[in-house]
Amino acid sequence: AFMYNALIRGFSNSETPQNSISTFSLMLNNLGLQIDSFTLAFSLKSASNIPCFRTGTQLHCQALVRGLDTHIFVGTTLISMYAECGRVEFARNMFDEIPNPNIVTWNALLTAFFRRGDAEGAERVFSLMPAKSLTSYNLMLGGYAKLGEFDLATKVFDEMPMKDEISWSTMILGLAQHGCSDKAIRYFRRLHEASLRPNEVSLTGVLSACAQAGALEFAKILHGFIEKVGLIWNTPVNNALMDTYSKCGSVDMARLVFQRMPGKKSIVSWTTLIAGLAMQGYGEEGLSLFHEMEKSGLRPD
RNA sequence: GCAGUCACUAGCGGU
Repeated sequence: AFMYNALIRGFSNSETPQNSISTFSLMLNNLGLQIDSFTLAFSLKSASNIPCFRTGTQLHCQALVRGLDTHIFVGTTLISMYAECGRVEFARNMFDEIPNPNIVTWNALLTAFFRRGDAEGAERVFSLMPAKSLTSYNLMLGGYAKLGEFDLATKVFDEMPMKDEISWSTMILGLAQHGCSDKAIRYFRRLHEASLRPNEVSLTGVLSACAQAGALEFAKILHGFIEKVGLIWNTPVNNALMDTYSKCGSVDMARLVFQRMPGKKSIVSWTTLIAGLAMQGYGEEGLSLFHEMEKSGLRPD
């Protein structure tokens, strides 16, 4: 069972979480292996990642008959699963079933309220929490930022007892996604001045801000930084860099980044460059790149 | 008998 649990867990974070569910039913129906709390937690995570409410409910039943539904890990994953499947009421009822919720369980409930954009519900949960972790603050920050409530987000950011790289990248990304590119760049500078190392997510955020603002010079500085710290191996960062160069009108640099990408090119890498070429009037080159992509074995989405 | 799986938060492309 240990081995199968590892398999299910591996699939749950893959592109094809359905494989976890197949493995689960293989274990249960064909091999007659014992299902434990790990099996259920990992399988439920797959149900969230698909997401599939039906599968999630069936797994809930399997947990129920074994008395594992209120197991702290399984119960917490059930809350997340219902939230991901858009059933916040189910998530909430599940929370009430768990006898000794811990911080992670409370955080899962917070996430559930923000999933449907219910900031007031989340605030109630936050105020009821017997203890809060950094993740709890990051959740409030991210929830407000996603809703564009930057006064509230800034208040959380300024008042939280500590900050980690997630706090910073959440803020930068939230600002960038709401078109506040100047502020996003300002937070990125603050992060850098605080001698904290910007991570890959802050970089995609600030790059997207540069793309909006047409800040080509700053993008070049960021490019240098990315090479220096070795983030050139990170595909999403490279993709964001290409997109920024394209949108700033420097499709030559975008092409160069693409050609020199050391890491694996994803479907997004190709699409970003093709769109950039098309946008700048290099339609033919874009088309031939499209055919090259098909030859390389990737299928367009 | 013991140990081993560890649940909640942020990211890129017509979006």
